[in-house]
Amino acid sequence: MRPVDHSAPPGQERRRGRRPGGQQTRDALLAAARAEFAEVGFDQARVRSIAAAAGVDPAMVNHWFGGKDGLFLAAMDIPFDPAVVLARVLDGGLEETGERIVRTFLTVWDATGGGPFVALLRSVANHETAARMIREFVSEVLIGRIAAAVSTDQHRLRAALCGSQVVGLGMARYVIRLEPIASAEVDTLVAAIGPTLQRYLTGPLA
Amino acid sequence: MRPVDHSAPPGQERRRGRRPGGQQTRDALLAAARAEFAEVGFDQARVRSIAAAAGVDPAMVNHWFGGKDGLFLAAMDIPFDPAVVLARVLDGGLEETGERIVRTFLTVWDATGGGPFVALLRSVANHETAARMIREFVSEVLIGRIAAAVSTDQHRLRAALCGSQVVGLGMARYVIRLEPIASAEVDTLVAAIGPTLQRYLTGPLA
DNA sequence: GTCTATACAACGATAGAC
DNA sequence: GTCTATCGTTGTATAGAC
Repeated sequence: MRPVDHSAPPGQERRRGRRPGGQQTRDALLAAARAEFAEVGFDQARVRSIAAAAGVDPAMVNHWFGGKDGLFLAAMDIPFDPAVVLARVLDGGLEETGERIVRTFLTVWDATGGGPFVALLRSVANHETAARMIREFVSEVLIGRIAAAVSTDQHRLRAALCGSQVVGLGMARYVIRLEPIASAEVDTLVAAIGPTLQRYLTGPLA
Repeated sequence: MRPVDHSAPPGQERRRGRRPGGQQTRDALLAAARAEFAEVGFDQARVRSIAAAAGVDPAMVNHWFGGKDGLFLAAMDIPFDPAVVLARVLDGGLEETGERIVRTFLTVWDATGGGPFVALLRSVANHETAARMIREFVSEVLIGRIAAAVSTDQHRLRAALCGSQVVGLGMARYVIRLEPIASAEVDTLVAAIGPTLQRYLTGPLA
């Protein structure tokens, strides 16, 4: 799981032109993005509006962050790349999607020791705006795409059910540190929880 | 190690009998309990130690709070009675235990609007001590007893898996407000999530 | 007198030392 | 195994408020 490169892109240019401060543009975008995401949420936030608030061209968002998703991830300090995660989850047989979700999730967050997960949860619990941002981003970008790709009906309910179990797993393993989940092997949790997600995605819900 | 001299009560003999201001005793116990629970967690907290810190008899814990559990619930402002919840969950056929857990959980927290759940989660996320307290209490008092009552092997893993899904459900419905879980009918969620908990409790885990 | 907050002793369970 | 210490809890007597 490759972490998102939040720093400068390769070929750090300190060449001609009036402004040597590319980092300033990046920081201005981040600040404007945090304000806009906090104010109107992920869905309603507009790249053009953020860029205007930062006083730069909207193309700078693509240049520095690869798009709206990346800008959000950088603004929220989320330490993984959803595109990579999605690819990894969706690559393979449909029957093992549930297990791949659990394994991917645990691999990503275990690598960070869970610290960022706790920080994310803290902001979600403390700020209504953070809850809205995370809700919309997770629902739209992560879960929605998975569910749309593998489930036939009730995409949103199936996706939300998956989300609830995954979030609960993160809570138990990284925040509450509930044993034996906190210390369990990844394989153990994959075997136990994978079928749950699989049923949420493709099984009967009643 | 501590020889008690009953023949010569040294100076301060505590007065027995009713005195005005029983609330003072109650409040002193609550304050002492919060300090002790925060310092050493639920397991290592001692009723005798809390009572001593409050300057009263240990039996006062039972008188005012019904026991250590009740004292903890009062100190943490947890707005439900685990004894009632446990009875409700465990009363009935084994095959429907999973569904009863979901229904009971949703009924209890829906009645409060989810506010206390958010508050509880907030303290868990913000304070390591709160996380420890909740972890030990939930593991010991709630989950452990359910799993011991209905599952045959791997009690603690089964219990923790149930806990993770229930916590995740609460996160989705009350904190993140992830649709359609946030607005779903109780019956819908019972039908969708109940089988998950049932498998965690009595089904195969691999 | 009744009611109740209180104190003290003791019980069963449990864990560790020997 | 036995002994010991400590735990949460309970039973009951006492003293003060009413």
